Amino acid sequence: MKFSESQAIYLQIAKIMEEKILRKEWKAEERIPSVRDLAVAMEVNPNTAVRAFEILQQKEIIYNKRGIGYFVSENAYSIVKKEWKKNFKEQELPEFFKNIVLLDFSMEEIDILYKQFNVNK
Amino acid sequence: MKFSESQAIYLQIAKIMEEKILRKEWKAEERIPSVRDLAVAMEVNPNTAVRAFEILQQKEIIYNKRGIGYFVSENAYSIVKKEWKKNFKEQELPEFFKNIVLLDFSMEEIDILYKQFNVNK
DNA sequence: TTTAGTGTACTATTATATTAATACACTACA
DNA sequence: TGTAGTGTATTAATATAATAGTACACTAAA
Repeated sequence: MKFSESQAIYLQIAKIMEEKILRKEWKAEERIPSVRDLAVAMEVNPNTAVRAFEILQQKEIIYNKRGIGYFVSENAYSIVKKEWKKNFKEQELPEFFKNIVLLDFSMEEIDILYKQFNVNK
Repeated sequence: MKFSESQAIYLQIAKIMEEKILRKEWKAEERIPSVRDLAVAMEVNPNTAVRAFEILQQKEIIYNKRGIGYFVSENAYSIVKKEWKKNFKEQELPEFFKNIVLLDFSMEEIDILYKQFNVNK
């Protein structure tokens, strides 16, 4: 898998994992892939994958059963959604609006592009 | 100055410099602050600031006059704008639309928030 | 000519990121 | 009871990021 060079790989993996929870590909109380399996899937070293797991565990999005694996916590979805919403409103949205102005876009254009986006997905 | 921990400081500084050009705070053929001055202003080591200058010089956004300093190139504005637009359409916008769907926002809400943004700036 | 301010080029040190290779206790299951 | 699959811990090596300090050639101006 190709990763962005401007951010640490384990942070990008953590984000991918959180998105799986948001998309309900990983549901509450379900077991998620093992550290080793995810490392293979992401084509990274197991130690790098571990760092992503540790972040999610620390935020109580996943938890561990000894000798078995990691599981999605009961409140995982709401925890992730709350954090992403906060980040979206406080970080991404102001940055997005700033760029619209700086780069001479209009909300009408954005609206048209959004409709195209919804058609093509 | 406070920097994000998820990206290298010199990359964040390069972005800040490009934004000054987009905002026409730094105009074509004008001299920009010296490496040492910018390092002081950003509260970083001069060597870190140098890396940001090198990026912009390599993209021909700024150029150097020996013993004098760095200057904004004639085409700086169009170079930066072109790159930012490309990044906006290909990277930020798809990410933004994805988040709208995942986080249950609507374009109507975004539009309202955008109007508020324009009032408060 | 002297001086202060340029960019540039070093060396060194510290911290983090990433990969690599083991090792070990625990659990489920044949 | 083995055995394979869990997470976890450890040591090592390499690369990058960031800071620190020093030195040097160039330019403008006193």
